[in-house]
Amino acid sequence: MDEPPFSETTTADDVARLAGVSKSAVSRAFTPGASISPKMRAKVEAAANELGYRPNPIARSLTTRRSAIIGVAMANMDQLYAPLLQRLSERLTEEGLRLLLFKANPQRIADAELQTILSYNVDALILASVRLSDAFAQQCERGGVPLVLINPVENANHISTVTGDDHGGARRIGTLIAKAGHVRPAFMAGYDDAPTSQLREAGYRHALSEAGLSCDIREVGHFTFEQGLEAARRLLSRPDRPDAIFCANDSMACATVDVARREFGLDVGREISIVGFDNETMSSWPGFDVTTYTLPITPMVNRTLDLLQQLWRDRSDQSKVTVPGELIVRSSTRPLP
Amino acid sequence: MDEPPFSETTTADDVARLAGVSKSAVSRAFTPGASISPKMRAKVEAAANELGYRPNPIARSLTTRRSAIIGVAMANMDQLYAPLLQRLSERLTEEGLRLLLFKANPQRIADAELQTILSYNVDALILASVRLSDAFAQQCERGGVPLVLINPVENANHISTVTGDDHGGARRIGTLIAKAGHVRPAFMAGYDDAPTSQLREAGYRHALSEAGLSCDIREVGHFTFEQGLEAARRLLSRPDRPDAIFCANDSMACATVDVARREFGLDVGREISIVGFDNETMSSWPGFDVTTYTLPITPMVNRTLDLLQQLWRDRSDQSKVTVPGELIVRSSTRPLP
DNA sequence: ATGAAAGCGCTAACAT
DNA sequence: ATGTTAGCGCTTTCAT
Repeated sequence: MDEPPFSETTTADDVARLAGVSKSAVSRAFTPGASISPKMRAKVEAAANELGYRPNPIARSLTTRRSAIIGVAMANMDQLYAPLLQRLSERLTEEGLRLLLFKANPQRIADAELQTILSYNVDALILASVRLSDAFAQQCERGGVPLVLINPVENANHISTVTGDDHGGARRIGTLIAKAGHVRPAFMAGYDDAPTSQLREAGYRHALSEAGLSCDIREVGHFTFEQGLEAARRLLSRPDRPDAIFCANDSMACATVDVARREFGLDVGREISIVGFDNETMSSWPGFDVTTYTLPITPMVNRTLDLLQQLWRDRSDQSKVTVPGELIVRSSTRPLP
Repeated sequence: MDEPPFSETTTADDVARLAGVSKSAVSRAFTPGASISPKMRAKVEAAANELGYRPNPIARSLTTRRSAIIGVAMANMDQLYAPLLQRLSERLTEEGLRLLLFKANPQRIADAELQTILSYNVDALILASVRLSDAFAQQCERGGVPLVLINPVENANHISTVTGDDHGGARRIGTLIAKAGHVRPAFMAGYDDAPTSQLREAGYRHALSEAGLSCDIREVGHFTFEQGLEAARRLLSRPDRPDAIFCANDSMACATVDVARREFGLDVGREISIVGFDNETMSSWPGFDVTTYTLPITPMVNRTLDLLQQLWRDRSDQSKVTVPGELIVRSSTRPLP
């Protein structure tokens, strides 16, 4: 009908007074599983509705030391991580949790800022490709704050992590390339020291060597389209031009398709095969249509929340989860014989 | 040396005891502009450092009713909004503010969730293309919570907004197309009811009619690459095929370039000009290289923070800010004679 | 300039 | 099952 009767702030005391009960009764009415009679609860709820009362989560968190807030830090919110953040945000909302976001510096250790986030009594910390110190991780554990890393950038012991299947996916890709009859496979790395890139390279080489092939041609493209263009030019202008290139992500693969087709006049998918990783948006666009292995965002987010629940039950119950993706074969790779 | 001596929680009382002063003194030492002697401040700081003390922002916000938290809601975190979110996050961090993120449903009015965010005593609310009710906006105003909309999806009276220069940018584009000598300009809309799309169409038509041209060909592409492909096909298979297409964003423009070149064998930038809007990442990729008008993310974010400061001073001091972008001419448009 | 005391809004023993 | 009493950690009058 008319506008809601929210006063500036209506407190549990107001509700208690109106309902003619104690403040604790009000508290219990809003605490799931508290011992309160249905009659009492109804009475309180009636009064609360009339006043538009909702418990103040800030005040609540001061006593419970839980806030329903999850701290999330990401080094990068572009491309790959935007959908992840979006999914994470949706899922957390579904669970009645809030998301306190922090943009970390990809290079630096983020301890100081994480410290600040911690002071908000967050119920957990989720970090996506963010650097942190061992000391900080220990502090979280001592403080009882569950910590989950998504796509960790360094090897993190004694911390729960969720990762895509870098090694497994790359093996599938290596096998595909071998089966397609290629003989001079190349690899385009992201960064040399990025575990993601390393694992993808290792899986690839593993599969190739199983097929009696070796990968002797290699460039670094820093995971970006622009640098991928450069790296592709270097690869394709070699005298021993590779006939297959596996790029550590889709941005670089799309760049490589572009260079191969437009600058070198190559028939991508016949003369040369080009493969990416992650199944980023543009990999499916007709101009690229690049074969890839999915980074399974939604399952990864779900598993992350599972890990949190698990850690809330038993904070020492850590585990490393690898989430399998899916090989998506498109026209950038030569059809199997 | 060895690990930091953080106890579970060290409180102002601990510091006061160690420094041999009162709890209030500790509070003042951490309150900018409080009346405290340099000597006292030094003493407190020494003790605080020793204990690794930092004021608990949750407790603080309970009394001050300010939290240093900014609520941010976005309907979409892809493409365009990922960089915006990233920039926003960086700037807020620089200002010592935290970002509480919420993913809104683009269709539904987000009042209920926004209500939840409000209960965290947020110091302001920033909404990017999110629907909200008038009642909620009024509630924010009464509650003294500044509200700023970025790219509002409906006409919002009495609310501060920050927008890119849709109309102005589109005029520049219309003028460019006219000057290039095109005679059958078309428009590809996003959604018919999106103000962004409407303004871009209006500015375009305005400039065309100034040049004695009219735009009689029009399709809708829903702002996406995929739907843009379809819309482009419809446009280009008409008997009166347009010789210039302005698409309401870059995703659709890239799709149109792709279709024109690959499916219709057109020489993009000679036979036909194609223009986008927003300067999304892929618009600069060599395969597209599409002329566009920037959505000036960084200035928009800066202006948003300015508006917040302004509203913190005087909550009734609302304003509508339009941030000009820049025309970026690339090879997808015919060179001027 | 400093300290003592009251209270922000809530939950958590402890009673009954 | 309900009410009473203490705090959670901090800021803020109000004294001095």
